[in-house]
Amino acid sequence: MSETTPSIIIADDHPLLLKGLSDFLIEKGYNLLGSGKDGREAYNLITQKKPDIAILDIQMPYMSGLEIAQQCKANALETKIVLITLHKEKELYQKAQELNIFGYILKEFALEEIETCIKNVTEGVPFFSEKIKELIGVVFMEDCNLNTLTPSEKKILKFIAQDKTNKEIASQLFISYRTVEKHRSNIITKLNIEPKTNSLLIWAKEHHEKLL
Amino acid sequence: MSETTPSIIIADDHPLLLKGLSDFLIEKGYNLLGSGKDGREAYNLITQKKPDIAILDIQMPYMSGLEIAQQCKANALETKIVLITLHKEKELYQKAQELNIFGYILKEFALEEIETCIKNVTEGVPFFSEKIKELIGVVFMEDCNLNTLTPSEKKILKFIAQDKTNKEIASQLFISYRTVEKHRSNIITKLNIEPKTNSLLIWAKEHHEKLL
DNA sequence: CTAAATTTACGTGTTTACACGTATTTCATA
DNA sequence: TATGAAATACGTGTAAACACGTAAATTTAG
Repeated sequence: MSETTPSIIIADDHPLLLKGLSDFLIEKGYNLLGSGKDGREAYNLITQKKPDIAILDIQMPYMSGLEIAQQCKANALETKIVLITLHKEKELYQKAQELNIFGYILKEFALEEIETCIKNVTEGVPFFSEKIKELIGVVFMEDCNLNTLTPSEKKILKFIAQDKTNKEIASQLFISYRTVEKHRSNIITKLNIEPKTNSLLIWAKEHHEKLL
Repeated sequence: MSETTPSIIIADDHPLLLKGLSDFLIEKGYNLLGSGKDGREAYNLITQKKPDIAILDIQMPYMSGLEIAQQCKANALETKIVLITLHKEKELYQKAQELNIFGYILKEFALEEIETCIKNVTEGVPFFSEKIKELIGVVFMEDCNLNTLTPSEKKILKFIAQDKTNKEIASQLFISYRTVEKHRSNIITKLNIEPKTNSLLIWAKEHHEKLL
């Protein structure tokens, strides 16, 4: 299959991590074409050097790893994207499918997993950290439900996550607080949230990243 | 002052970061005595090699950077502790004073800051990331209040942060739910939390790291 | 333009959170 | 042993969150 060493670019906004990854890849004899400290640099590197693989942090200034993946797909770039992150982002898995993302590595296990990942990806085989896969079961249900929410309901959810009371939300949206209550009730039903008094607030707090 | 290069040990549970830091220090010509991947290894390195400086991640398996600092102080070890972390932990600053911690670096700025930090610390001058200092104003008030809580109140707070209702907490602690309510009320008073219905839950959620 | 989905709104009732006061017991320690 | 802090518990009352049903206005899509 892969006779030649794959060309790689990397990007991470944490200088230490970038250095660690960079040194590691070089020591292992990979063909590292360059590295960037933010999303913009990463994207420029990809368009200019057209590497086989781009290993990107998810959270970076200017462009996230996800946005870069989107752009790459939109421009039909053949670079295979591997994301690397600290957090076990739950909703990422299905986005990965949509965006041609080939791999997902947790920083905690990076060293062990990175070589396997590069090997797989070079051969066109997607690679995902095991720890991620464990979460998928949970993921699917939650996010399918999230998509069933109407625009207004999502708007309400965002306010809830911002610690607003029904009345505050109502006055900010110029609607009756009863309406907000109804939305709230509907949201709870749609999301299958356990019937406890503050469960929606809790849910909103725990998933507020998804609402942005 | 410091004629010789200071001896250093480092520890971080993220292999990539450890490698990045390690390579960086070696390249810069520092006297790196060793590195560990968790708190236990770090502490052993400190007791055995007695380095001038120990650069430790805060969150590590077995022992946190903070716990190591505690042990060092208890055993009157002269190693100067520098903590390094991703998060802008708020309540850390005052603990740093108590535990003889000499430095605090954010990983985001590590490369730029690390040399300054080592230089300062070698000369006995504490070094803290500027970004941390910005937060101190907020910190003092919040954490002073946190320390005014009684053990029971802290216990209750932890339960609240775990999404428990008063009744659930009550039954788990074998006390009346009225007692829990009273504690709750007292906590709110002590912490100067704004008087809104779910403000305590919100507070607990936002500060749950501090409660562990 | 019509049908379906969404948004808006209210009524009624329950549960939980929280305020404020009071009072008893337990416990450490001066 | 005495004194005060902390933990325990209750009464009474208010406000907010949530359930469930109903229904009108509005928007969107076919």
